Amino acid sequence: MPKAFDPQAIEAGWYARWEADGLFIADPVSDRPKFAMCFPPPNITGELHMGHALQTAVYDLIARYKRMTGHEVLFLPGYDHAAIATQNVIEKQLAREGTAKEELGREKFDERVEAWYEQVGATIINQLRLLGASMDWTRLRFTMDSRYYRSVMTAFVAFYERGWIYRAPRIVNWCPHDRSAISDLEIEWQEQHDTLYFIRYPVEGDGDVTIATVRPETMLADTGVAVNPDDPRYRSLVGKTAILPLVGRKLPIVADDAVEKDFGTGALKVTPGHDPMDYEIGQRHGLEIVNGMHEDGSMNVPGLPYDGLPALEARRRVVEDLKAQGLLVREEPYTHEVGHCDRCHAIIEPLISEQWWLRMEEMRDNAVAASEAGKVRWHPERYERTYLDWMRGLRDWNIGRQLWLGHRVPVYRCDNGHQIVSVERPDECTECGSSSLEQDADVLDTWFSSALWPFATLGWPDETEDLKAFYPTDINCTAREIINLWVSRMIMTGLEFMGEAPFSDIVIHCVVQAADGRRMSKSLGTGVDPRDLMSKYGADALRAWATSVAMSSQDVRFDESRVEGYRRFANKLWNATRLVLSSPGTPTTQPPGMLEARENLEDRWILSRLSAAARDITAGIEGFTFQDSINAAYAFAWNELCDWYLEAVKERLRDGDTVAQDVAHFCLDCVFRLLHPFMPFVTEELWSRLPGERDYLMRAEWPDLHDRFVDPGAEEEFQKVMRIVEEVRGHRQAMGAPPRGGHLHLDRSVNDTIARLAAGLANVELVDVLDAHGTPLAATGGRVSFPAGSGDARRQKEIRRLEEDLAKVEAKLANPEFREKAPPEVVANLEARGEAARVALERLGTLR
RNA sequence: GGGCGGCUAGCUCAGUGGGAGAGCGCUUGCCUCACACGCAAGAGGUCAUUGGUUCAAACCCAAUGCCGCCCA
Repeated sequence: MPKAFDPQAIEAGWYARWEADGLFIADPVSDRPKFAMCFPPPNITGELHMGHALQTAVYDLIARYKRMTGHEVLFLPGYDHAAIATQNVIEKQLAREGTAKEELGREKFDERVEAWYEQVGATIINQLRLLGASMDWTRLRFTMDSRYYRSVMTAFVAFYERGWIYRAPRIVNWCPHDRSAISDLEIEWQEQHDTLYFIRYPVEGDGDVTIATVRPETMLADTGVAVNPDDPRYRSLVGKTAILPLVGRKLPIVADDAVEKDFGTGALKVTPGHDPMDYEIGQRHGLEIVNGMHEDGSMNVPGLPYDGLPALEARRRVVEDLKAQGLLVREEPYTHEVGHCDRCHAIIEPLISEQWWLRMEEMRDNAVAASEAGKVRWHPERYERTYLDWMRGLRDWNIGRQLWLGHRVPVYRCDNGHQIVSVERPDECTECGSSSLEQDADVLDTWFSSALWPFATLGWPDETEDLKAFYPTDINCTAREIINLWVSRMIMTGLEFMGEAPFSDIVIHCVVQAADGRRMSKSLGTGVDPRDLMSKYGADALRAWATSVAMSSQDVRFDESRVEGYRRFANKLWNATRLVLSSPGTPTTQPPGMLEARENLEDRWILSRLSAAARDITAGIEGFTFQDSINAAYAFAWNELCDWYLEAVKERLRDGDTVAQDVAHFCLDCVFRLLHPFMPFVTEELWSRLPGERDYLMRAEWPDLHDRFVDPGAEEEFQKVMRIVEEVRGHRQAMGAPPRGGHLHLDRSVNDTIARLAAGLANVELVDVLDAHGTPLAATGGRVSFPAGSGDARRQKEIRRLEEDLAKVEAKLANPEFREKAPPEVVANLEARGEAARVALERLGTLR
């Protein structure tokens, strides 16, 4: 066995073997309890990032744990076409090549898209394999493959037939670059320094009214002026008509509660075609809607000199002209939040557009009720509120996008104007028989298709074996920003089409930030490639790190040294195994030999600690606090098994003591099982090296020790050993004595077993005779002396510590209220602590 | 504007009412026949601030400050 663990040497091999032997494949007719997870499909936009790696680690640890606890596990992989994002990526490529999708045409563009899917799909799959994800590749799904396409169309038609899908003009968030509507959730708000312009609008009859705006160019589409009904300044103006400068349009002056008295002048220019709030005011007062902008963001004001200008240019010209006419009252610097497209970063323009809408009311109410009734549980719980708050304010969903990439809306129109909605493309019009049919140009919002993921991947609308066996799935794990975009919508469609929520538990993992506490960003170069980390430290180390942080807080700054720490841990496991395997003789079969093992204190102690570790690791997984699991495993394996137990039994192992071998093998065997979900590669490798006939660790049983080895007596005694050893070592170091040698005398309160173990671990010789010049020990009666060592720095420090502690304890005990009101066990505990300190001080020769 | 989270050792983070912890870094001593990716011993903290509740507060409550996120 090589001296150091090399992850690269074993990872690919084990993955290939697991896969070749079908260990990832789920059997829908198995009689084991079913457990299913549909992995959130990564966007097919490029490479996986740290967030994906973390998410994959969490999913995979659950999948592996569930297999080991006897479940038939389906862990279904896939990826998402991410319409707007992918289109943007490809458009950027085209731009670099000096062309554009309009030049290529739709057909050639589609070919580019197909080639991209192939290339990036392979990259994503490869990355997931490197991470060790135990996904069922025979069930790989892509939101654009033909079966999935059919599911999406079926859902659309079903909604349509229910009367929930309709087409209507409304104000939407328009991205002038993508020339598509986008959702509220796809907008990034950025603070921007702008100017607030105060503009005077003349009022018919006499006088004028001054309004304030940051977007003077939109005034060209104004159709009214609004004031707050409670604003005495403007009461007399309500009902009159203002004249729109530069245009001459007559603007009714209306009173509306939505107007903020304190903003600007308290008078609002109303542009129903370009502002959501203005739109509502316009609806309430019957104001005209003027569409003042083209799809590309340029001005649409025929007959005016600004027609066709980009918005910012139009703004400059409008302000100039107002100034010339003396209508610009003043300008103020103004800072506000401006919405940008989160894919292409263009400024979002609210504008009126004819769109496909999906009615939310019924689905929303059902989805809210399901969560309130506990049909879906949130981890951590607080995220339920995020979900409910958003759901309760949910309005109809704009499911249409004006993109080239995505699922085309299955609506067809014939040349006689009939409309047909159909899953399959019809050959002729069902009403007039016309064969001249044109499909609607819109595609569906990507989240419309993702919303169907947990059942569309299982074959819906067909009643497949998979769907019967694995729906509803069990767990969905994602980042909190996805709750509204995706989780909520899966719950709605799952309840609607399947009658059951798509999963019972929602696990929200943390977001990985760069070292500076901000989001990792490719453009800033603060992103970290999981593959680089895996090649430096191994997939196991990356996974262990990920599971140690995933649920510990809501954000985590990436810290490479912690990944490195887990690589060292893997190496430690490797070397502990080397030690045990290199000892002579062969162990008996285990665990029957266990009973005998109970004779030795150190054996009883480590088995008791193993039980505790197994309990904590299991509880951490079951309770979605994975950091507790990995911490317990780490602490047990390194600080207890390696640092104390293996050190204590080294000699026994060398002598071929089969009991020590049995215990050591048993501990390693259990540690590998318990760590397998977190660090699958190194544990599989080391487990395979243990003696005996072995299948795959991946399908071994999860250790259930049933508190069989719990032994409080052994724990207490071994604690004593550790205290003595630590004290002796401390004195040795403080005195500058050599690492070995010296005499230890212990009093009769310490039994032979403890004395022998302590002396061995502390590298001192146990003697019967008390050396009067030796240093007294606080842990027990007795003294230790070293060759060529002197001084009592450590003793003085110990005395100081004990005295401080005793003073604190006595102060508390002196308080009568404490004795009266504190629980008796707390008082007793404190009294015992004080007594222990007093005894220790006495042993150290300090009488108070 | 509404909401959520964070502020604990130099760094990254655990710790939900009764003795301040880990990893990394740092100091010191060790190539001890598993491991220098190691062993051992140490140094290092008014637990953001201010008030409150309590016999007792890093932990509960309130306010403040700073950082981050979600939503409008």
